[in-house]
Amino acid sequence: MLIARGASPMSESKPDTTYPERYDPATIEPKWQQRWAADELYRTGPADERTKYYVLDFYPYPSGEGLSVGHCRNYVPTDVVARYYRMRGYNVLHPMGWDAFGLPTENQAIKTKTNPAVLTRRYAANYKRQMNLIGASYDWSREITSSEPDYYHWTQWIFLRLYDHWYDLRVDRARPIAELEAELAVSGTSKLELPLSERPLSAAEWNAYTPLERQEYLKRFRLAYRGEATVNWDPVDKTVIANEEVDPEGRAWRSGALVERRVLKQWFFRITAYADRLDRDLDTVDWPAKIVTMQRNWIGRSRGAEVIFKTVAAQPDHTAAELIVFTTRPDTLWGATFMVLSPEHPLVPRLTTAEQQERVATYVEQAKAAGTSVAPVEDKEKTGVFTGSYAINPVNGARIPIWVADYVLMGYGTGAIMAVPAHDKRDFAFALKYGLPIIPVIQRPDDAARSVMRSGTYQPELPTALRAAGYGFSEEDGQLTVELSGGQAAAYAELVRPYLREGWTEVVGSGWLAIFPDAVIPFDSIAADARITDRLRTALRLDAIPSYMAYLVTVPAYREIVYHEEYGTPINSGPINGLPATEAVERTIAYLEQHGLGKGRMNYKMRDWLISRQRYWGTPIPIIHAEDGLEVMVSDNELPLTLPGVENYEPTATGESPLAKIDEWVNVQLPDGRKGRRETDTMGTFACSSWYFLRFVDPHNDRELANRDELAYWLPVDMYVGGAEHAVMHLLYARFWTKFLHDYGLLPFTEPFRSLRNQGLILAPPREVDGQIVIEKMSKSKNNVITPDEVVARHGADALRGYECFISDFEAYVPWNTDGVPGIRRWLDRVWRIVLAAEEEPRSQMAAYDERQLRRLTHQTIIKVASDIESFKFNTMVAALMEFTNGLYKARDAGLSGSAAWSEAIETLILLIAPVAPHIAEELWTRTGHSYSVHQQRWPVADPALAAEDEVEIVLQVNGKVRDKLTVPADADERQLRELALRSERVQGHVDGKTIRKVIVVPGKLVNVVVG
RNA sequence: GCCGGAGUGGCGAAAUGGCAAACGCUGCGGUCUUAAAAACCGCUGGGGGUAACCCCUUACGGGUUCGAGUCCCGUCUCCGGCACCA
Repeated sequence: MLIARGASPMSESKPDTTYPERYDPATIEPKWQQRWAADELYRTGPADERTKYYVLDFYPYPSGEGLSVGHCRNYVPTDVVARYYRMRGYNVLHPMGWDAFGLPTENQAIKTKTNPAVLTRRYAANYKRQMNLIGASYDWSREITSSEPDYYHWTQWIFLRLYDHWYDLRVDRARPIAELEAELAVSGTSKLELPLSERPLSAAEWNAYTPLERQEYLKRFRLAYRGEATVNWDPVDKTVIANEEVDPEGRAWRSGALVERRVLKQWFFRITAYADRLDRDLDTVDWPAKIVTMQRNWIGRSRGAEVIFKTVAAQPDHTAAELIVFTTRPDTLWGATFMVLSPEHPLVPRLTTAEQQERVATYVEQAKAAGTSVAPVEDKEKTGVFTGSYAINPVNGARIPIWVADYVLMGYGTGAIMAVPAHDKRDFAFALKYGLPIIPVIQRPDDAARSVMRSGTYQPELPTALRAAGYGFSEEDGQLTVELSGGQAAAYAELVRPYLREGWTEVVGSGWLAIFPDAVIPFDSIAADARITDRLRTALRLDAIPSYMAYLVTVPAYREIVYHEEYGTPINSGPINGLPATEAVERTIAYLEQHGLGKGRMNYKMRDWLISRQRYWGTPIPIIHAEDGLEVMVSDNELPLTLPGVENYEPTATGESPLAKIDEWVNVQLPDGRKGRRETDTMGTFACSSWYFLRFVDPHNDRELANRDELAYWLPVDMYVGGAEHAVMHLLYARFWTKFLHDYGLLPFTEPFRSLRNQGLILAPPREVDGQIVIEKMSKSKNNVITPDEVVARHGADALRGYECFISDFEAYVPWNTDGVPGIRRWLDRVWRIVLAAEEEPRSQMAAYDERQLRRLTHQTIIKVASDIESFKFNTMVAALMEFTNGLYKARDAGLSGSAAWSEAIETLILLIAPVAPHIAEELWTRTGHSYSVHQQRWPVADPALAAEDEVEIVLQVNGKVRDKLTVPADADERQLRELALRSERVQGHVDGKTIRKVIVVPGKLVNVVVG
């Protein structure tokens, strides 16, 4: 019986000083926390000769609600890691800061009429209190707050560097914009390798430009630029947001409002310039495969070609134009039977003929109107109108119509496509709807083909002839459906043609043929399509057959086989006919480049990063718009450009930030006398979080972003841990800025986060609703949030930490179990008693356990705990510590307490629990006569010889089933094991006179006797 | 639709191709106690057998292997992401 001093009525009635104090976390935890803080135990010094380890949590956005036990799933394991690496002798950086700008706080500020800075400090202080409560070992001397001027000074500084740079694809890095200006003055864009769709600029044109024209032109290159774009406007938060912040249903990520499309002038970062490196370098990081895939999907890199289509003059007074399309399937170019322009495409007016004028104008208007709401597109039926003009397919000279349709997006590729309806679902649907020709140009990879002989169209002898020739077919109501392969098409046509009485048949799928009694017409071109369709119209006495394919899709037997979009051998494609699928694309690109018809190109789905927010609570953008229209960078020595204090934070309804109304802040006079207005948009918070991990290495530097030597020493981050919800946005932006600052010369590395891990979500405890078990996310609105405060008050911080680790695999989503923490608490109680009161405990029985076994367990546990921490298996780390504790009880019962092995085991136990349970470890360390602090001790060194087993249990199997077990020396060899196994009575019983075919011996593991 | 990931006891879960269910929770039985709590001991996937023991079991169906939760093929379910991206 263990009784606390004066804590309960019991202890007063039965004081007993022979028993030690009970484990009381409420006393020891605050005591040690204060001591550690006073001693600055976790303060990290500057770079030194030790190996560094930088372990970082995603810095949180402090909200008024405080932390839940779910958030602690992030902070506890990283703290275990930090403490472990400190004990291993690494120089550990484990900092924390606040992602403090942003809308929720600003909205709260408006509601409560409180300065957002005041709210932010209050919320952050509460987070910090909770983090200290759970024993997190952050170096608080490095705390940063992104909304403080000493921080956003450098956010602005990076903005200006981006503004002042462009990306040179030739050398694959950013360069100063002045170098581009110099080049343009000498050689224009001739050496820049612009895509075909970018209009080239000559040096003469550039030199003739006015300053304003030059500014406009350079916007195409700057890594930070202000451009007009259709953007997502959030009507609730009254600001624009990035594409990444809009969910698939068109709702804003934060506010949940349906976003509207608006055309506004906005600031962007040209992240697309880095698309290729952002994709490529994913190969070099140790990240969850899922995150890597999500980033790759988001970047959406695809190899293809730009192809030039010449148009036929739409009107006698028009000149022919060139339409540039982007395609990932140049191998299907010969099958391009029409073209489609996005309604916003600049050439639409010019390519529209007089008679189509009105219909096109109406359609474009409609499309624009529909575009203001981001309605889910889903399987919306495709619509479009003919412009009246034609283009020439550059490879086969076919004259093909140009349409306008809203299924082509201006934002991807060039805003114009070549339509290959035979091998693209969207084009297929569109062609069928509008009666456009569909010509197959890729062989079906399965080579399948089908032919329907309609009832009454053939002579009765045909089935016999087919059978004789070996064709498989089915017959129903006089209709024969013949299955064949492409290679058989010609022979098949010759066979059946004489039997055709009237009408026709065809080979559909592979080997496409139209078979008439008097002719076999290969279905290989628009001209052939016209000929076949013409004959069908006559035969069917129908005028309404727009194309051969439009007829074929009405035949049920053909439905499956008329369309495919797989890569395959090109057919009907001139010079590339018959090429292997794998070569077709590259050979076509080579062909296009050779003949000046196009050019290979990489294309990306990713768009530039929209950074403008029309709100107050963000980093001011350090640009001044001079009265002559020119943009002027705020000079570095005027940074930080601080937010003005304002009375009213309300956003305006006009799409302008509240800053626009503060005349004394907005209006400035430039040194050269010009007047100007400050940019009033602020930066979204993803700007702040794109570089904060750099600031931690030197957080108080007011001369530069951070000292270069410190950056070179500490970075990249060795272990970065946070939620998977930032998979795309934050992690992509941070990688982009890192690469830019690398190009700029500040960072000697190109990836910021070497290893990344995502903790799984902790859900609310299951509850029963109408007999159904429901598991929900923790949320204030559902009133099911469990806070670390309440858990620590009941069971202590160490028990909370232990359960956070033990609850499940680190990455798994799992409901909180309120019975889990007491389980850990019981274990800590057992640790407490075995360390302090081994002798006083009642012995249940005499167990068989010797010193050798105890030492083995001790050293095995050292190895197991270390490797589990390093591989993020915190649950099995705790399990190993529990088993170690259980082993100690067994050793105690065997009378080992007091032995040398015992002392070693107890000391090791305290050291091994120090990362997960730092408070009890410190208390026990002190109480067992060691000197403060346990957290400055070296991690115990395991002796592999001591950890090795000298006896192992061998499993004896007969035909793979366990029949007996044997304990043998660990080094027993194959021959010995084989003999022992065959001598086993139980094995012999199961062999039972059958022939032994084989004996598999795995030393140290098993023997399997195969009989039969 | 496309791309990922995951399905193991009542629950959270373990398991380099080699004893499935370690560790813990819950539940049941017991010791101690006037009693309870705490602590300690035992049992706790399913079925059969008096018992020794036997059979079945890692979502489902196949396969590879002496041996599969683990590898391969197919199916189902759940979760996450993307989605008119040419």
